[in-house]
Amino acid sequence: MPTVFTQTIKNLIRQIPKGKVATYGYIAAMAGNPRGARQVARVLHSSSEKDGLPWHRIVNRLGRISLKPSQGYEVQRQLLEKEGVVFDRQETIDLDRYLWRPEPGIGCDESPYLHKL
DNA sequence: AACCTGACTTCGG
DNA sequence: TCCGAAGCCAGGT
Repeated sequence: MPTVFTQTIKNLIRQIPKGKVATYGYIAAMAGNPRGARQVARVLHSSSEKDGLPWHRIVNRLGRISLKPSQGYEVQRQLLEKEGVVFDRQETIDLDRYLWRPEPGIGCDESPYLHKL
């Protein structure tokens, strides 16, 4: 049976609204483990299709797609653009603008990592 | 069953 | 500020 951490990751990803994105570390931190970014990636790779997760809304901390061209990069980019997410000429997404924030303003965060963003 | 690997990030020197 | 090393953990070999 998967760990709670893994399940929480799935739940969080499912909550990302259309037109917004989240980073691996951000999801990991909210799931309770700031250094569990890799597990987020693993979850997506293994059960994104199975559980119908919006895998394309996850990018790395720089706001760039981690997939390599011809490895899914194009697909992810197109899915995001279709939702209104804009890439600049460096193939980067402006996180200040598109990063998903569960509770903008109030309550704030549970980890220093989230505070930084 | 042990070992390797990875859609990543953070930490310490 | 820059770079190597560690952390995390499930799935594949």
